[in-house]
Amino acid sequence: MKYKEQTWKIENENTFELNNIFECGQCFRWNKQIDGSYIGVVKNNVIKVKKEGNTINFQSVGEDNLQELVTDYFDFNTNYEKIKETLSNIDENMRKSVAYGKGIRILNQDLWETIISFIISANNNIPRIKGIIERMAKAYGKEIIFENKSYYTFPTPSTLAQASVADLRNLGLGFRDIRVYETTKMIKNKEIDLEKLEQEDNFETVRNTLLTLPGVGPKVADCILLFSTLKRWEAFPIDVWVRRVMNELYIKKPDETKVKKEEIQKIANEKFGSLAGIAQQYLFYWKREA
DNA sequence: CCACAGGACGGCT
DNA sequence: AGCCGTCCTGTG
Repeated sequence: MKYKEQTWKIENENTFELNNIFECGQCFRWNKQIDGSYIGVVKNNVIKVKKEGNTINFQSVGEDNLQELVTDYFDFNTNYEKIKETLSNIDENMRKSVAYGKGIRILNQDLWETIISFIISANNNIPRIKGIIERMAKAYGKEIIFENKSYYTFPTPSTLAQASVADLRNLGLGFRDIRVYETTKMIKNKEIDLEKLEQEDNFETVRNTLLTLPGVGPKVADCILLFSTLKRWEAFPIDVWVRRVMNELYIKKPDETKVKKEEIQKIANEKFGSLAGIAQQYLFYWKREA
């Protein structure tokens, strides 16, 4: 494990804001430090990110080439200025939400980790989700020392498969224990082959495959599609917040709980098209923070 | 004590 | 096919 450091210059500093990226609900393994930087675990690496103006400083300990790792993970090959312009031109709501969450980027997170993380997210809140994942990593991941502190990698399917349902329950997963247990087994046994899934082109095929995993319903499937290396920006996860904001802005029914998912999905497709998932992130972050 | 939190699932109509 | 109670745990 070697210490590495890398500095990155971005053309437009408005397309990279640490708070926006890490607090918009897409990831669970990053923690803010006193100096405003963030430390997180990505694959078998601990990374510290700090931003000053249009330069971003990365420090890491771990296996991977730092530059290649962050280029992929932080989606540096995508032009967010262009995406923001496209979305801003849709209507006034989008212009405001994009201005508010100007530094959001959609991370390319490990597929396996994203699947398990979002199964845990069901009917749950972020602090607790983060706690559960931390305890799982500590129990079944590998330790990495960074700045004299211990961090733990996300367990592999094989190592997590060593956990019994009772073990998972003891880590605080609650009723999600059996779901994580079964899904882990299916992925470890390659009943669902994640490498093949990454190669599949058809959106509905990938989505329907994810839906066969225990604990993966429509919302969790769409989060996995959007926030992992599957990188499907057309996926539009509908949770209570998105339902709320979509009703408030576009549907305007007196009782938002009466709005059907299909109706929300239809409007999202019509207005945002292939960028629906990214639009959802700006709207979600805007209404939830404000 | 109760309500609720980035849902999924199973049983019922 | 839709509706609805239930599922663990922490917080207010």
